[in-house]
Amino acid sequence: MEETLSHIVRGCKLARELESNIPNLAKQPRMLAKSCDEIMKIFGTAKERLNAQDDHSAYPYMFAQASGMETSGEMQEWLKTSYLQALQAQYGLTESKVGGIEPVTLSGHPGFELGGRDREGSARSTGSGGEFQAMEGSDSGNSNSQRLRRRKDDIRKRKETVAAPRIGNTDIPPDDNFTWRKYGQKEILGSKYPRSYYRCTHQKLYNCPAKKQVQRLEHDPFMFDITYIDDHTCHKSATAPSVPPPPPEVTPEMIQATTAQLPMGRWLSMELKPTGEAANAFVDHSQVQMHVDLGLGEGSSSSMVGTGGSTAGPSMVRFGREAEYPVVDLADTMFNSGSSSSNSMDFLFTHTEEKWEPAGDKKN
DNA sequence: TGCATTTGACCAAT
DNA sequence: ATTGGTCAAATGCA
Repeated sequence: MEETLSHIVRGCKLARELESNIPNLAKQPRMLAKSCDEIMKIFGTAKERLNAQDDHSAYPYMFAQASGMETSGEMQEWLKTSYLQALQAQYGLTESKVGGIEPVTLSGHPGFELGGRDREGSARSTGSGGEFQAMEGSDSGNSNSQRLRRRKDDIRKRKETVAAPRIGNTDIPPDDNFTWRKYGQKEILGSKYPRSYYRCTHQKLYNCPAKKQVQRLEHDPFMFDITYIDDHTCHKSATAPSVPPPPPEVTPEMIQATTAQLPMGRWLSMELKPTGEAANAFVDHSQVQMHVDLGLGEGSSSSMVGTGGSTAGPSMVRFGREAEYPVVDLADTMFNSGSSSSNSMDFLFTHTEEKWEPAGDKKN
C-alpha cells in the first residue's frame, strides 16, 4: 500500500508541476501530451494496484473512488459534489447554485465548459493566472487617464447561497478563506438589504481579479447570496514574491499515517458546504489530532490564515469552499506545508473566524 | 436615463 | 505604517 500511495503522491506532484508550467508549455503540445501521459500512467498504475488490494479498511475514504469500491450513495454524492465545487471555484463556472451544482459539461480547456463566452479570445486562458495577469498588466500600463473597466459581459460569475455563521457575528457571511477588501455598499432597488462589494485584498499587488458581492436574502436574513466574480490568481501567480519551498522527502510512513487518519474528502479539497448533510456527517474531528501531529503545516500557510489572513501571501495554499485543484491540494498539503508549529494545520479545521467587521450603511 | 458597479480619497483601527 | 471601511463621484450597461 505504501508503494501505491507513493505513486499517487508522485502523480499529484507531477500534476502540480504541470499546472505551474502550463504558461510555458502552452505552445508545446507535445510536451503537454507527454506530461499528461506520464501522469496518467502513474495514476493508472496506482489504480491497478488499488484494484488488486483486498483490504481497504484502513483507507475507506481515500480509495473509495480510485478503486471503484462500493461506498454509500451519500458519500459518493458528496465526493462528486465537492469536486465539482472545486472545479467551479477554479474555472469560474457560471451561476451554480448551492444545494445543486448545475451540470458541468466536460469539454474544452482543462476539461470544462464555461458558463460564459470567452470574449477575450486567445489572449485569455481560462483559469490561467499567468496569462490573465499579463493582460491585466498591459491595461494598467496604459497611460491614458481614462478608466479602464472590463466590460460586464467579460466577467465570469458563479453564485452561492450560504448561511450566516451560527456563532459570532451573523451579519456577515461565513469566512471563505480568502481575504477580501470591501470597496462599496449600495442599497439595491427592491431589496431590503444593501449589497456589499468586495475585491481580493491582493488585487493591486498581484492583479488578482477576484471579486464578490454579498447580499442578504430578503426572505431569509440568515442566508446570503454571494456572487463570486472571476477567480483568484493571487495564490498561484508566477509573479508572486514568495514561492513555496521545495517539497521535502515524504516517507511512506508519513503518507500512511496521514491517509489513515484523514478523511479523503477533507483532504482532497476541503470543500464543505455549510448546509451539506453529507459533508457534515463526513467530518470526523476525532481524527484531526493525528493530522496535526504530522507537522504538515510547515511553512507559509498556517500562520497566515490562523491570524486572520490579512497577511496571506499569494503562494499559500488555501482550503475552503473555494479550494482549488482538489488533487493538487493533496500534494500541497503534504509538500508545501512548510514549517513549524504543532498546530500548524489548525487552519484546515477552523472556519469560524471572521475578519470582516459589520459594515455601516451607505447612501449612494 | 436610471441603476448597478467601481474608483479613489479619506479616515479609523491596529 | 499598514489595513480595511466609508462615501461621493465616475463609469458602464440596459
